[in-house]
Formats: sequence, structure tokens, C-alpha cells
Amino acid sequence: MPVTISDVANEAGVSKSTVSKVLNHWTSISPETTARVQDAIQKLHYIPNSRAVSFARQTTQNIVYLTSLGKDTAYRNPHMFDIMCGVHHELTRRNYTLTLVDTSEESYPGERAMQEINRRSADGLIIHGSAVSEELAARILEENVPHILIGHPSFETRLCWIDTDHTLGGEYAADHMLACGYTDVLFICGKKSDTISNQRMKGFRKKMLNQKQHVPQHRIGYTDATRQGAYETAFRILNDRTLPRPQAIICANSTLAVGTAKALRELSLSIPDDIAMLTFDTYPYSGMLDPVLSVIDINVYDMGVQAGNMMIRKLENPDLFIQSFTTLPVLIQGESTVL
Amino acid sequence: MPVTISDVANEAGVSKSTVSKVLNHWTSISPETTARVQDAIQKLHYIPNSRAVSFARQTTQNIVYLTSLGKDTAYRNPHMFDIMCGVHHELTRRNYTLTLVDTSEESYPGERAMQEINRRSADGLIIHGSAVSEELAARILEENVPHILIGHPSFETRLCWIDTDHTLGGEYAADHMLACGYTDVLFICGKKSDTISNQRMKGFRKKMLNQKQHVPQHRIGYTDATRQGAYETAFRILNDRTLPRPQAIICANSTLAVGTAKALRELSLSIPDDIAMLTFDTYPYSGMLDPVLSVIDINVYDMGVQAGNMMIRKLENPDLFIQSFTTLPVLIQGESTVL
DNA sequence: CTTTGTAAGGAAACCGCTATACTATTAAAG
DNA sequence: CTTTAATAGTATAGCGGTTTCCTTACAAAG
Repeated sequence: MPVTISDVANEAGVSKSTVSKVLNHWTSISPETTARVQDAIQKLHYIPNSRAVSFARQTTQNIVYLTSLGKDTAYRNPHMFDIMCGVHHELTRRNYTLTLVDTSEESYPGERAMQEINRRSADGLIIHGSAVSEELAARILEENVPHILIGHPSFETRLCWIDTDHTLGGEYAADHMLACGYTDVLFICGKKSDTISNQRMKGFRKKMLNQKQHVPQHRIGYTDATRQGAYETAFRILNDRTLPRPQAIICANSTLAVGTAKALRELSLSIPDDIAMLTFDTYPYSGMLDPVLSVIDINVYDMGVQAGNMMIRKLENPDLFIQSFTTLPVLIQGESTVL
Repeated sequence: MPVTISDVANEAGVSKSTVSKVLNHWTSISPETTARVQDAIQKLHYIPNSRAVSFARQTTQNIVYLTSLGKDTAYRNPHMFDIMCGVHHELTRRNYTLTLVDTSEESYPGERAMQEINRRSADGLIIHGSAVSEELAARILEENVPHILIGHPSFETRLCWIDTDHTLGGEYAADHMLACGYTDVLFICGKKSDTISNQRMKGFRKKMLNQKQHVPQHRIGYTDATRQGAYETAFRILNDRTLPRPQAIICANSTLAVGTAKALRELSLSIPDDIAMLTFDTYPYSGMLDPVLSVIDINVYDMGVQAGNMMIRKLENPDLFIQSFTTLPVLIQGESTVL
């Protein structure tokens, strides 16, 4: 039988109300009584039943982290977990707990998460990018559920999100290229429909142009966003002897970087001596590649922390209008570019 | 104001008890009444308040997943998340929820997790390997907390754990080597104190010996368990012209494999033509390496599923004595060995 | 001396659901 | 035609806190 608040009250010779007030730092309790109650708590090793508290207060101090999980998720999307760690860190610090909810295997993504809200077992939703369906978005707005999206959705502007400024990332890439003295740069991009890699590419071109460096169309290599596609595109462009070899190559993400690196290897071009290389987004094995690539990275952990923070501010201040916002990318200098 | 069970009772013209019984599939309710209640539930969009249920039932249907989190955890320990995904999958299937608890930043690892148990906000603990301190182990045993460790601890045998049979993994490695016709094999091992890599090594030697293939001491290369150490050890041994070059090389884990691969590259030995290679444990970028390595892998996701399953069986059957157990490794044939 | 105010603590309702014990009705058995 | 048993449903006491509203006691003000 666990110790309850009544046991403490008996032990201290006061009422339950008084114990509760001591626990919640009410002011109307004398120092002597407070001390007596605290002694009793110590003596009996009393710990409040959180379910009872949660039930009485009608609040859970629990947040759902909604995402798509499955076999090899950690491999395919390590960013997600790093963000989650950031979120978790912030929530813990603020005395919230985090419950993980998986969207895979659901009739519509977010079904279970909405249940958690409706059943009052969580106060809010933090949703990892692709886990937002239009249906979920609609229900969130309709029922006015506290939420933060990580990565902003294309279809719904009234939701609250946090995302990295990819265009700015592209500008950083341009800055770094110019700082290293590379003016003739090849940009390996995803599909034309791939928003992120295109934002990066546009930011890059814009900033280069600002610095009087026009990036011609033939220095943009669109691919099908696969490793193999990047390999083929890079190989074709670099193998074309009618054009001078670019000084550097930028890959819009790390999948493309792996394919590109393979092409460079086959063409016996060494990095950074023959050609420099810059990519976006770190990946687990990045540090194991030889040479270590320079990268414009997303500070994913920090993004998680921010998201957690926004969530709590929202909950503790429901009227506060919380705006969506973007975070800054960071340059991590490796061995593949030389200043 | 959310809909409560009383609202439903009024709507259906029955008592709360009856509604509750319908919800919990009691038998003593007539089909007609059941239908009426269900109509009312539909009509009012009633969803039971899980905190109230949890409180009344004195059970939480919630499990803590205890581990050490932090920046780059996903990178440094992707296995952990894959296990977590497995655990989560099984728990969800059985209508349990999973709460993540971090041991880093705690005065003793597991402090917070024990609080979750003591505050009755979780029914049990699933603990990822290194997150078990001796102090936590003691408290778990003392307070008889339902628990499963993933990876078995060195110091306490009374705890319940699940782990992969690493010795068997070593035997699998031997089998595969012999199946490919490699009899002269170099084994790159971690430190002598590294339990896992030594178990693998011992399993390997034993099985080789069983097949009349003695593995001499000079074919075991101990390292300091770093990439660099593996590189140096492999380089030294393979560069020693007084010995014949081994037909194949086994690395006791993927960190060692990366270092070893670098040594092979520098010695211009191609895989698998000049020398075959087999390693243990996949890693995110494994598939991106060239060639794709053959691997004796741990089925981590499945281990998570098993762990979740054990946990629930334990909770739903408290008297049942649940034994610790081991899971089987699996061979994933890549391009670095040839049958 | 009465009124007013305030500090300290207690009584009891309530949060929403479960589960036990009980009642009423009907059917089967003797 | 009773007695017994089974069926269908209800009343109510928790579960363990929080919180509102009171009661006292005593001091300060009028």
C-alpha cells in the first residue's frame, strides 16, 4: 500500500488540505506547520500519485511527439531522433514528460495522437514534419490543439511551425565558396520539385550574384534525388571535357554527396586537391568519410529544444500568439574545402 | 466542457455503471441497452478520460524507456533508437504508451525513472544497457519494479534482461568464412576487456577449431577499440611480409571495420578480390560503403519487440517467472565476401 | 466595546471512471 | 406454487489529490 496524502496528514496531525497546501507552496501555512508536514513526508517517504494530481488538476504535463517510426528509422532519419532528443531535453527541464506516438500503420497519420489529446492524456502535439496529414491539420485547427510542427507544411499556413532557413543555408554555402576563393562551382541539386534542395540552390545563386558571380544554368545539375542519380549527373558533367572542370562542387544534401563522391573517385579526382566539396546536412558516418566533408548543417538538436520551449510557452500562456519561426544553419568546416 | 460518462448515461437513459460496463465489455448488459449506449457514445462523441480511467484502475498502461540521451545520440548510438522503435511498436500494439526518460544529467542514472514508478505514472521500466547503475539495480530489486534490461549487466544477475548471443555471432562468422572457403582469417578485436568483441572472437575460434581449423594467436589482432587503433593494427599485420596474407578479415564491430577498411585502401588491397571482409553490426552508412560489407548483425528492432513483449507479459501475469534470454544474430551477405 | 480584517487551517465537494454490492425481474427447477 | 438461480441494471464507495468556501482566533481600527 503506497503512502497517500491522508497518511501524511494523520502523521502530521493536520488535514489533507494543509498537506496539499504545503506541497504546492501555498502561503497561508505557518512555518511550524509546514515543517511538521515536511517531516511527516520525509518520514513516510511520501510521493504524490501523479495520476491523481493530473486528474484533479485536469492537466497532464505530457506532450506527444508524433512521427513515423519503423524498422531502420534511426538509420534512414537520424535527424528526427536528434530533434526528439532536443525536445525531450527541454520538456524534462520544465517538468513535462514526452510520449512517443507513431503514425505509420494509421488510417490517417495523427489518428492516435488526436486520441491522446481527446482522452486527455497529453496537453499538446509536437509533430515531426512529414507526420502531418491534411486531415490532422484540419482537426488540430478545428479543436484548437496546442501544436508545433517541425518543418513547415506546404498546404496549411495557419499551423505553427519551426524550420531551418534553407535559403539562408544556400547563401552560407556561397559565402563559404567565395571565402575559399572558389568562383566556378557546380551545384548538384535534387528534383526540381524538391523544395529544400531548390531553396538551397536559389539562396546560393542569389548570394553568388550579389557578389558579382553569375552561376550559369549548366552549373546546376538536377538529379532524381537518389545516390545513383547524383553519381550519374556528377559523372556526366565532370567528364564533359568541353567545359573546364569546376573548382568546387556543392551537394544539396548528403545522399547526393555520397553519389557525387563516388563519381569523383571513379574520375580519380581527389578532394580537395583537384576539386573541393561542400554538402548540406551531416549524417552519422560523415566523420568516417575520408576526407571529412565540409557541411552546412542544421542544428537539429537545438531546433528540438526550441520546439519544446515554444510548446510550453504556448501551454502556459494560452492567449499568447506564438509565431512560427526559422532557425539558422551552421557551417562545419571539414577537410573538403580549404580556406 | 468535454463529454463525460454521466452525459452518456443521461443520453442513453441508463446509469453510469451501465455505460462503464458497456465500455469494458461486461457481459451482463442486454444487446438492446448496449446498442442504446453505443448510440449515445457516437452521438456525443464521447471519449473516456484516460487519466480518470488510469486513476480509478490504479494502472497506467505506460512504460518508461530509460536511456542516456543527448546531442548526437542518434549518431553515436543508432541501435538504441532502433530498439526503441521495436519496443514502441509492441507496446502500441498492446495499448501501452511509451515515455522516454533520459539518464544523463542525473545524480544517479535512473533517478527520474524510479520517480515515475513511485509516482505511479508508469508500470514498468525498459532500460537500455548502459543506463543501469548499481544503485538503480538495487532499488529495482528492493522495490520489486517490473523491468527488462536490454543488454545484460555485468554486476547483477538477479535482474531480467534480453541480449544477443555474441558468442553465437562469432560462430556464425566462422561458419560463413568456411562456407566461403576462407580458412586463413585475421580477426580484428577490441580491447581484451571488451566483453562483446571477445565473445565474438571466442565463438569464432571455437567454431573454427570444431571444423579442424586452428586459429593461431597471431591471427587475432587486439586493438584499443578505436578506428585509428584498428587501422594501425590491421596495417601492421597485413604489411608484415614474413606472414602470408590472410584470405579474409573479420572485424569485431563496425568502428573497427572503418579503420580496417582504411588500412586496406592504403595497402591497395581490394575487397573482396585481394581479401574478403566480414564485420559485426550494421551502421547507418553501411549501405553507402563501397563495397557493401557482409555483416553478422543484431536484429535490434526485433529485440525491442521482444523486450516490449516480455514487459507486458510480466505486467499482466505478475507471478509468472520471466527468464532472461538471448536472441539470435543474423548474417547479412554483402559484397565483401564471396560464397 | 464593537466592528473589521486577516492569518491559519479545516470540511467537503469535486475531478471522471471503476468495481463491488445490491435490487428487481424473469426463468427454471422441484 | 414456491424456491432457487440467473440476468439486467443501479447505487455508491472509492481512487488520491485540489480547491473553494468556511470557521476560528486574534489583532487592529473605529
